[in-house]
Amino acid sequence: MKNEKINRRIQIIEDAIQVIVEVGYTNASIGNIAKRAGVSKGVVTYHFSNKEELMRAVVEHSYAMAIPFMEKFMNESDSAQALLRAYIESNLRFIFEHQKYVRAIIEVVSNARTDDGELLYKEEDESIYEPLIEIFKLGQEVEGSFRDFCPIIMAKTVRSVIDSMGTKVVNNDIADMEKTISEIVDTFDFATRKNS
Amino acid sequence: MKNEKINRRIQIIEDAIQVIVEVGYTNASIGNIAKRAGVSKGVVTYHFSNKEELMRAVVEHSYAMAIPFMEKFMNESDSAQALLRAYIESNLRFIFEHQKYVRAIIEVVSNARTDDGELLYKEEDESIYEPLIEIFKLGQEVEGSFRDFCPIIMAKTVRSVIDSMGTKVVNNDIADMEKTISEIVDTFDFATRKNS
Amino acid sequence: MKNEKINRRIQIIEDAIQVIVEVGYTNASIGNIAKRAGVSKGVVTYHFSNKEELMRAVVEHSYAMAIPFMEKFMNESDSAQALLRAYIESNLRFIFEHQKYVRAIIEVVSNARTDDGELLYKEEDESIYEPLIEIFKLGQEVEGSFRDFCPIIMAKTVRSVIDSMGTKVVNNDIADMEKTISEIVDTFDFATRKNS
Amino acid sequence: MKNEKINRRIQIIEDAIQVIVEVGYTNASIGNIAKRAGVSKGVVTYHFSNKEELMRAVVEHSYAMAIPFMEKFMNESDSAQALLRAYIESNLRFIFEHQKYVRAIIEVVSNARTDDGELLYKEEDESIYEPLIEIFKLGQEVEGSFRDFCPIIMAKTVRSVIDSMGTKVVNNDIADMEKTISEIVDTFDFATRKNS
DNA sequence: TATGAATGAGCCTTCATTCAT
DNA sequence: CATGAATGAAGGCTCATTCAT
Repeated sequence: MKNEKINRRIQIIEDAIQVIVEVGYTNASIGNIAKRAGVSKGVVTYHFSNKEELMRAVVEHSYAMAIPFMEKFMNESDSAQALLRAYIESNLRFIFEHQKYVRAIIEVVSNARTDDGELLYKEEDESIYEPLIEIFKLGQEVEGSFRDFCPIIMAKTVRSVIDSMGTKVVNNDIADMEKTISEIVDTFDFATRKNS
Repeated sequence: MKNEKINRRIQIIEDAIQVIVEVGYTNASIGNIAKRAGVSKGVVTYHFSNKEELMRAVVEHSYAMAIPFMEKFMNESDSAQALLRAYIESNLRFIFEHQKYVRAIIEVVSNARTDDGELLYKEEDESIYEPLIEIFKLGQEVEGSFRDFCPIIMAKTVRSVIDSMGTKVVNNDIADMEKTISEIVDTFDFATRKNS
Repeated sequence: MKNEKINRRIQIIEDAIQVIVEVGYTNASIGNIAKRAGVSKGVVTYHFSNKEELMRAVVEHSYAMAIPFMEKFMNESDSAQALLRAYIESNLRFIFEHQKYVRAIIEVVSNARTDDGELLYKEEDESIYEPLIEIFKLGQEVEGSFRDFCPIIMAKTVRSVIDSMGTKVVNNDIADMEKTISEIVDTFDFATRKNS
Repeated sequence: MKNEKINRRIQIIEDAIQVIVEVGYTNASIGNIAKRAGVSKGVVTYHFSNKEELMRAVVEHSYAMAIPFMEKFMNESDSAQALLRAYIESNLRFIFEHQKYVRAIIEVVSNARTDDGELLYKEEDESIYEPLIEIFKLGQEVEGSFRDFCPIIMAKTVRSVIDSMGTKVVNNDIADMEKTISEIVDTFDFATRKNS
């Protein structure tokens, strides 16, 4: 019983994500989402008192899917260089394999606004840069294997590339994906390491 | 008379851009734009028979502002390395100083859709990668100063970083801007050049 | 058990009255009332099969509280003049001390409608004028202490003043209340008695 | 042209009043009002940006009709006693002959609320008591023809009776109306004058 | 007896578009 | 050229009611 309830919530969230990806945040009306879920409009507003609440749930749900995926790769590594390569690879891999969630997050975060027009997710969550910054400091200060660059700006640069891939790659050619991953990993390897 | 008409058109486009940036594409209704322009709603639909047409004009106008700005820097340079540095710097500088246009383009391109939900600007214009690709080929094939990487993927990587800066930087601290430009320029310098 | 059921009913009615007074009849939804009562919406519809039924219960409950209060004062008096003064005073005192119930009645009676828009309590209950009319007839026909006026119109006049006080007086200043009571009592004393 | 625009506004207001009187404030939806006016729903929201704005217009319009009517009677009189009689008679006559407007005002004023449940017209406009208070002071302090009573409370008492007549009298029997007017006028004549 | 789930209608509002002037 | 008027669709939301458990 309780299980069913939870599933219904999640079912709606998943349907919402699907609709958002297909027709965009703006056209992802509660009516459209309900139709996709095969339920009446009231069901959606019953489980989520607001459209805002539903969209927050969409973002949370999508984020929650990424975290374990990313950690898996990071625990197996050692050096700063290896950590950075693993971070980029695991993130890109997640994005390529879960484009749906990534796009949904982007759609919601960049479009959801309050009544007076302010972006709902205006304050960028700086904490997402923390893991990268730690890796950079490890390479610069502890190992001395990284050249001297600003960790914050480099973190933003890396994330820019990762995040943009969610919308850039459309064809799911597996070869393309592996090639792209290895190229980007190499790119930031060269970009960060200290030349002997 | 004709001059007035053109000015009126451009005025509306500029006001539209302002509104789009402030409240987002979705809330940038014709009514809002007309109010901002200080004219009646009819004037807008008179100059632009469609909302779609107005939005296309917004994108064209914004793009048109970028092109001369970019070329100015590129003509003064020589080597592939210098060209790349100039390309990145001029693009970033334009973006930082014309965030309004960049954001407007992003808003419109990523949100404008047809009635059945398809993105209006779905087909990514691959031609924007051409200048970068040419620079990369010059460095790899002619000069031999660049290492061996995929020019297309590298071009997408570079543009990802440039484009994302339009939304990432909020404070207009001039020092921050210069720092960011030099860091990113250096990053891709190291990322592309062949180590001796 | 039965006791509990009754208490639960009355608890809901009291909460409904509170909600009605605070946000008005229209906004006194079953959901709001249930929330105030700290129970699920289903409990309300379980005890009252209808919103209409609940509202009727509200009116009955509120009326029921007034009757004993009014009689207490009336039994101790004698002459028509004294009866009228006691009637007005006791009614005003009840209203001032139980504004909640009075306002709830007014809200429901003046707003509850059938599906086709007809007032539910359309037919004014003429019986509420009876006690006053009897007092007037006593003063006019038996005692000869009252001047010649239409008992029905005077009864409506008196009740108008009494009923309106439920919404007019907002500050609960005790001095104000006593002053108001004595002034109104005097007013109708002068208005009804035969001048020598 | 301008004339037509004004008429359309007033036409909607009048239709709104009619609908409010017939089905009550709550059921007087913009849709219902538009249907009654024989126009599309959008026309109403075009002329009145809000339901609140429309309702304010209803109240203003209704009030505006009362003022000239009341003044006509008051200018012809002299003594405090005559002024009071004229005030009550003219007000009652207006109410009986324009019940529609009076009821509309009552419906709106006692039901229109803000989003958080507060009455829109919460602050009672004390200025409506001013004319009566002036009459009373004239009779008490200047002429000495009125007995000693609280002018404010008496003013509220008189207005209670007048206002309540808007909802109390349903049959338009002309004889009833005249009888009621004369009885109420007499009542407050006796209630205020000083007995010799 | 009690509850959460679901429904469908209705409301206010926003909006792109059309049209007569 | 420009405008105000009007339309109709769609959106988010509230709500009384029904129903299975």
